[in-house]
Formats: sequence, structure tokens, C-alpha cells
Amino acid sequence: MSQTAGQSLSQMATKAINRPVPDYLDGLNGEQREAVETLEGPVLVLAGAGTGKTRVLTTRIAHILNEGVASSWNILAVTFTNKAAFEMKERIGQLVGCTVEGMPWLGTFHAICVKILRRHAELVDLKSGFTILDTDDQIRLLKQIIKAENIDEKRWPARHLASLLDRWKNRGLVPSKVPAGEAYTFANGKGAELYEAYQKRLKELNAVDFGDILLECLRLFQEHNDVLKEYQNRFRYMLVDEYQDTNVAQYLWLRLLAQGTHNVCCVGDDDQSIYGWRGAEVDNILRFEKDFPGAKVIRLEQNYRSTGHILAAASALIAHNSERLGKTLHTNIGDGDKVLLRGCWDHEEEARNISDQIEQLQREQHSFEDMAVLVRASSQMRAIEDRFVTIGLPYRVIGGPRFYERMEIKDAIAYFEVVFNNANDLKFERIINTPKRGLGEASLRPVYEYARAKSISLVDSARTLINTEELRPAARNSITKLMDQFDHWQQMAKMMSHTELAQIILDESGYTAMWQKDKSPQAPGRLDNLKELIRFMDEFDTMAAFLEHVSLVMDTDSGNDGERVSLMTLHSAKGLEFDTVFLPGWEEGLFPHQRSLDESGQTGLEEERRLAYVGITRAKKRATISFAQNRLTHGQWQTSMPSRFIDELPADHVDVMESLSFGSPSHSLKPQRMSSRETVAEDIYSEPRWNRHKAQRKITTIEGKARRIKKVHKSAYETGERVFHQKFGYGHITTIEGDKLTIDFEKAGEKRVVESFVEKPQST
DNA sequence: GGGCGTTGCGTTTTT
DNA sequence: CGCAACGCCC
Repeated sequence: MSQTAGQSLSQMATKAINRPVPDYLDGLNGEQREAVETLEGPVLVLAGAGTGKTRVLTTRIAHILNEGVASSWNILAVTFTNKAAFEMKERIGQLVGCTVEGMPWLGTFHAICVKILRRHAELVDLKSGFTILDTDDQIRLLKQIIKAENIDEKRWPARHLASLLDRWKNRGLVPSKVPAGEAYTFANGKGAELYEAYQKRLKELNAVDFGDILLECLRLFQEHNDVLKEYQNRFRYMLVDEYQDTNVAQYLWLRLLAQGTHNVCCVGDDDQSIYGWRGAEVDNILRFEKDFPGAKVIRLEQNYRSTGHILAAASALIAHNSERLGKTLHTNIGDGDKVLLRGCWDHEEEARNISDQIEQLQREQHSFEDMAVLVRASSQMRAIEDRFVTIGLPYRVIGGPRFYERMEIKDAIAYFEVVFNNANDLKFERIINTPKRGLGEASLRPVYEYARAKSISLVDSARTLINTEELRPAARNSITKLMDQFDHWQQMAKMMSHTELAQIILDESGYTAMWQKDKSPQAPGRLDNLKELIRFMDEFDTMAAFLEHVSLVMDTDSGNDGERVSLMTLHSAKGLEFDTVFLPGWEEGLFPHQRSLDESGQTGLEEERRLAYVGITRAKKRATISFAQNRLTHGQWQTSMPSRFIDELPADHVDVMESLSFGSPSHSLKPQRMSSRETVAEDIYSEPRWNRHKAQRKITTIEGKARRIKKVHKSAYETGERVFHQKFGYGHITTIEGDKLTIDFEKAGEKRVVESFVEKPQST
């Protein structure tokens, strides 16, 4: 479908009213259709695995627009991950037939809350340009606070406090509301006190952490009824994806908004709630009908993904959980193959069996792309990878350390942040001595002391002190040189593109050279990542746009370069599907994980069982579950029992495969073939396995991401028009040059900004 | 400030 | 066992 550029969703919608039968409803089953068409009042869509959840969500939005009951900017649609948000935008675009620039309130909880907070920052003691701290910055800050309070850092590590604060924030608790008993769990009663000190410090830095983004937005709504009313009025229809993953703060936030029109539609699956350990509250979905009176509950039970045996096995397993709303999934794809179950002597044999089965499937013309190995813990990946590397089987690891979490990427971004926003103390601390400039703790002490005494930023403190005798000559020279460099880069920013400047900063600061000199095996990869970062930056118009993006979007896509088997944890597999799925490591202690049982008892067990359910339901056609009698853990051989989940599988839907070496350490290398067509397929696979490309662990790239960001060329604004900018506030456009606007701001004066950063004033 | 030895820990991950 | 974080010494 091609659309005239600039045509908005609302125009589309208005036009569509005259269309007789909306074709987007075609092919929906009864329940899906009901979920799409029940627009008024609270709706809970219980969407089982593979029942077309995303389709319902996106079609519902298309329906709202098509019916003309609300405009795109009156629809709030929240997701948990950026990936999910992008996918939704893409699919709505396909349905409605135009770009999604017109869905300003579709995004992650965090992205939407940041947007709201930037508009009303002063009301929660922030300034609109506040920075968002990542976990590293947060820990660094907490360390300083713990130290300042004279608490033993050893006994009370900052990361423990960080996770404690996180849990409080997830529950919507501000320092004053932390229950006394819990406040005493850290540093002999200093918990709440430290929380308060930390929040105070954040305000001084004009910063928020991830938890605050939600909490402050919630506080904004709670304490400023006029603001709440404004948003209740704005959001005529609200949609929430993966509702089972919401935490208390998100629930409270949503409930406040839903008190407006009550048109809130939550989509989720209680059986797939696997993030309890990071604050998700299954109870939110279980309690929905009580929380939202008059709610309609619609169950999607028609599964379009898996064959009968797989679905039956998964359903029987999850039926052992008591805390669930209950669904009966059915499929009409046919019975298909039974779930395979295999016991192995040890994890090495388990890995061999998996690779043998993969090769057999490959001979039968199945693509590696359609196969995945899903593990409970990443420590299991080692054995699998070792085997794949040995036989040269191409594979890719999904998840793992994300691009923006890599040290070199964070360092590089810290440089850019300091150059463009030199008040950013935490980023400054990160790079002041990276690469080594002889600026250790001792040399910098006067800088810290002066900054604290005068309540100024570290950069300003450093700039003052280099003109005095406070610093040792070596440190003074070193800092002077660095400050001159910052000045130099700031000057250059006006003369060249942000990508060129980024390269210059990395080179002139000695950062690139630092990794070039480094002889560790990771160093070349890190240099590649830096190149990748700069290539990615090119997709943004300005450095500021880029930096705003990275502070929220910590997500990467892996490129598709050739067919590979996917290897990932069960957690990262949620939402994905594969023809063939391997589920190794179903042993007591590993799955269900001992720690989960110890820490959360029955609740923990049920969450583990949901994880098992998620695993099985990823499979469209084939699922193989396996367990090993012996496993090397922490360098110790351990013997374990098959998982209790195996006993819970229904015998009728499972085939038990006898492993030749099972029960004895005979290490039979004879492959266990499952298919009788081995000889027929032999010529298809005439090349020996070592002729294939050597498998390499994939370095995650961000190419996938880059594709999605479009550059805006044609201006949607006119000279003289009044616009709003998140940092500078309101102003009038004086000049337009391509996508760059010169705006005379009412408060900030004349600035040159990029078009994508301004918006039309609100007309509510 | 850097290098090296010791210690402790070891599930899942997004924003 | 393998790694990361910390502390001590030069």
C-alpha cells in the first residue's frame, strides 16, 4: 500500500468511515474479533501462547482509528521492550497503510513516562533536560553515598542497595513510604535514609534512574490532579501489552489513567509470567476483574502455532500450577510429532545428541534458522557451544551482553556526553582517566573536594583548579590538556557532522589508541564495536538525538548473515517461535533452579513451571526435552535427578528416546539417528561437516535497528509557527533550512534545532 | 597508578 | 573451575 506522504492516521481514519466492511477484520476468529471490537470499558484479553496476541492488539488500534472514535494521538499503547514497540508500529503501519509518526503515545512504559516527565519536570523537582542514569552510574553514585555515610562498603555493597531501591521503586514506594521493617534490612536500619539521600543527590544532578522514570511520573499524577486530568482526557483508549509483566508502580500508573475513560485493554498471559524476580506482579493480571470493575475478560484459546502433541504436553504441564486463571488451548494444525524426551549420561552427550539431531534435520532440508536451543541458565551454553564449534555447526547466541552495555560503547558515549553536556559528573568520572592520564583518586581529590564545597560540577571544579596551585603539577598539566581538548571538540561540533566529530574525539582522546595497544583477544572486537557505533550514529541527525536515544534504548538486533541455529535462554525466547526446539538441562536443581525454590518457594516453583511452559510452546513442530545425569557445575561433577517437570508431562504425548550410553559412562560416539531416511539423505549432505563455515560466535550488531530510523527531509512546519521543544520550551520558528529549524524560544532565546525534536503545541 | 595476587561467588534481564 | 572485583605493594 502506498500512501501520500504527510497523510495522517486521522485523515486515513476519517476517509475509512465510508468504507463498508473493514477488511482488516477478515480472518479473525470470534474471540479475536470480540477483543478487537469491544472498545468501551475495561477489557482483559487472556492470550495464550500462539493465539495471535499481537494481531489483536494492532488490529484493535486500527479499528479504533477506522471507527473514528479517537485520533492516533489519543491512543496510549504501552509495551515493555523497544523491540515490541517497534514491531507494533510496523504492523499498525501495514494495517492502516501509513507511517506511524502519528502514534506519538505508542512506546515502552519508560519512553512514555520520560515524554510526560520532560513536559512537567518542574513539578517533580527536575529540569526538563534531566539525564537518565544507567545501572553503572547508579552504582557509582550509591557507592559515594554509602562512603559518605561511613558505612562499610564491604559488608553493604552498593549493588545490594541498588537492587533494594529498585524493588521499592517497582512497588511504587517513595522513601517516606518504605515500611519500617524493610528499611532496616540494609546497613542496620539505614536503608530508607540512604534511599532518601540518593534521591536528593539525583535531584542535585538533575538525573533520574530507570525506576524513577515510572515512580516520578506516578508521583506527578498523584500530586497534580490537573496534570492527571489532562492525560486522562487525552488518552481516550489505552492498551497494554504483556500485562502479566507489569509491576506495582506500572499498575498504579495505569489505574490512575484508566479512571478517565475506563477504556483500558490489557493483553497478557498469566501462564507466561516469568519476570517476577524483577518486580513483575502476576497478581496484577489475576486481580484484573476486581481492579477494573465491569471488566470483560476474553480468552484467546485457538492456537495457531503448535501441533497437537506439543500443545497437549505444554497444557498438561502448566495445569500443575494453582495460581492461574486457566485456559484451554486447542489447535487444528493436527497432532504432529510427539514431544521427544531423552536422558543422557552427561552434558557433553546431551550436546552431542542435540547436534546430531540438528544435522539429521538439516539433511532432511530443514533450515538452521528454524531451530533453537533454549537453556535455563547461560552456563549451560558452554557445552552446547563447544560441541557446535567442534563440528562447525553455525549458530548464533541471542541475548548476552547488549551492545550498549559493552564497556567500550559506554566509554565512548561518556566522552560524547561530557563534550555535549559537560555537567554530567558521572560520565566525566568514567572517562577522566580512561585512557590512563595519571589522574587517579589521589590526584583528583582536590577536584572532588572543591566541587562538593562549591556545589558545582566536576568539570567546572577542574576548570577552576587548573588556574590555581591546588593540584600537583603533573595532574594539573594532564587536566589542562584534557580541558583544552574538550574546548577544542566543542568548537569543532559547530563545524562538522556529529559522526566525524565522534571519530575525532575517540582518536584524539587516545581512546582508540588504548585498544589498539591492548593485546588481549577482545581488543579487536571492541574496536569493531566502536566503528559500528559511529556507523549507527549516522542514522541520527544530531549528537543530541543520538544521546537521547541511547539513554533509553538498550536494545540491539542481530544481523542475518547466513543460516544459523539460535541459542538462548528460555527468558529471551519468550515471544519467539521455531519449528524445532531443544530444551536441555531438565534436571532438579537446574530446572527448576534451586535458587528459585530456596528464595521463593512455591511461587518460585510455579514461575519455573511457567518458564518450562514458555519453552515448550515456542515449538511449532518438534520439541526435544533432555536431561543429563551428570553435569560439571562450578568445576564440580554433580549428579542430579530428572526434573519434576518431566514427571508432569503426559505420557500419551511424549516419546521417550533411549540413549545408547544412558546409564553408563561408555561414551558411545555412535550417533543416534532418529530418521530411517538417513541413507537417502546422505547425498544431499555429501560434504563433510568440517567443510562448512567455521562457526563463530556472533558479534551482535545494530544494523537491524538502523534500518528503522528514517531521516526527515520535508518540513512539516512553517516559518512563524509556534512549536514546543522538550528542552527549550515554546518558541516561534524564524528560519527553516532542510530539517534544521531556527527557533526563537520564549525562555532560551534563539537556538538551531532539528525538526524531529520539536512538536506542535498541545491543543487539548 | 599499575600490576599482581587474593577472595568470593556462581539464574533468569529490561528500561 | 573461571571470572570479576578488590586490596596491597612497588
